[in-house]
Amino acid sequence: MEAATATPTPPDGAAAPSGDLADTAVRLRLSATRLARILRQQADIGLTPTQIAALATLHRCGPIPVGTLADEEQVSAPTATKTVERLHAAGLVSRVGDPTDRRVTLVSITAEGDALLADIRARKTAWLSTRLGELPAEELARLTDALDVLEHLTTPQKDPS
Amino acid sequence: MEAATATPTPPDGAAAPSGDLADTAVRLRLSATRLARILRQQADIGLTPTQIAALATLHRCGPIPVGTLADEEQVSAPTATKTVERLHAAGLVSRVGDPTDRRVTLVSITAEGDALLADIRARKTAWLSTRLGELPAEELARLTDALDVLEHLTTPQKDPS
DNA sequence: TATTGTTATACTCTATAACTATA
DNA sequence: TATAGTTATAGAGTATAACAATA
Repeated sequence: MEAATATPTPPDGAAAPSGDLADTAVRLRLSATRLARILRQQADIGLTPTQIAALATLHRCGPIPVGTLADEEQVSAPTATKTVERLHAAGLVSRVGDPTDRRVTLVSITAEGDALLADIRARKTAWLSTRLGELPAEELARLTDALDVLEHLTTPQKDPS
Repeated sequence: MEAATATPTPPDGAAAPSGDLADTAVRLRLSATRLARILRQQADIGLTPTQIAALATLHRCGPIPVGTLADEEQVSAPTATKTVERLHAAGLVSRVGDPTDRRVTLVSITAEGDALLADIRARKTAWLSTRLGELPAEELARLTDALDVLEHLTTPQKDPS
């Protein structure tokens, strides 16, 4: 049902009327920022956003060195060290030395960490699911249709490092 | 109910079961959080996100008491006081006593604050506009089609005040 | 007495610089 | 010498509790 009725902008050379793009950008920026803020407020379980994010990365990436965690989270090494300390004190992660390189400390999520993370995610998702369920079916369909674009937008196509 | 993950998504957009809702919620949550984080990193002008947010509220709401700013930003009164102090030290806001109630300090944005805020917004929008311009026209159209739904989602339908 | 704002105190988040241990 | 991680130091963000001034 979706149609390419909007401005047929060739992605290569021809410039689109930047007014449209800018307008879309403003609206999307506002919505995304607002939604993220609302979602953030939805998850007060005693963990800070920093700790939740680190936990999620450890869940996703398995046992990784502290430095890799820092890279993933885009924070400094000392910040990663401190975050790991706190998560460790809470029993949510464990730290094991790497046998092949004894400078490295491998960090991994514990069963407790996994459980807590699942709980946090469930709360956030539950709230959002409720909101989505309140939408008219037609609006929900349009939102679903655009999800892959949003994901495309937030996935690093090329990492300039 | 652990293993309800691999949901075969129905091809048409008709009457989605709640498993789909949860799936949509997860994807939307991730995208929104990521996009907000990227956008946040895009605006390093020496001001912190807290300060930018306060500045934006002062721009929007005009001269308001410190307590009102705290309410708007959903922070404590001492936090609002400190933020105003820093913005004031930077020349971005001004503080004037309310003649009708001398307990009240009215805070307002200065011309410098307005200019800086506009600059910050322009940068964020510019970055996102570029990204949007890189999208295939068809994807951009679908995203545009879903914008009003996103806005609908992040606008308080019923304000419990 | 109730309200507005500030100060006092304490903790987390964050970065840079300096240091230790290992490679 | 280079790298992984930690410790040292410093400043912002945050909250609760205690206080001052005003209503």
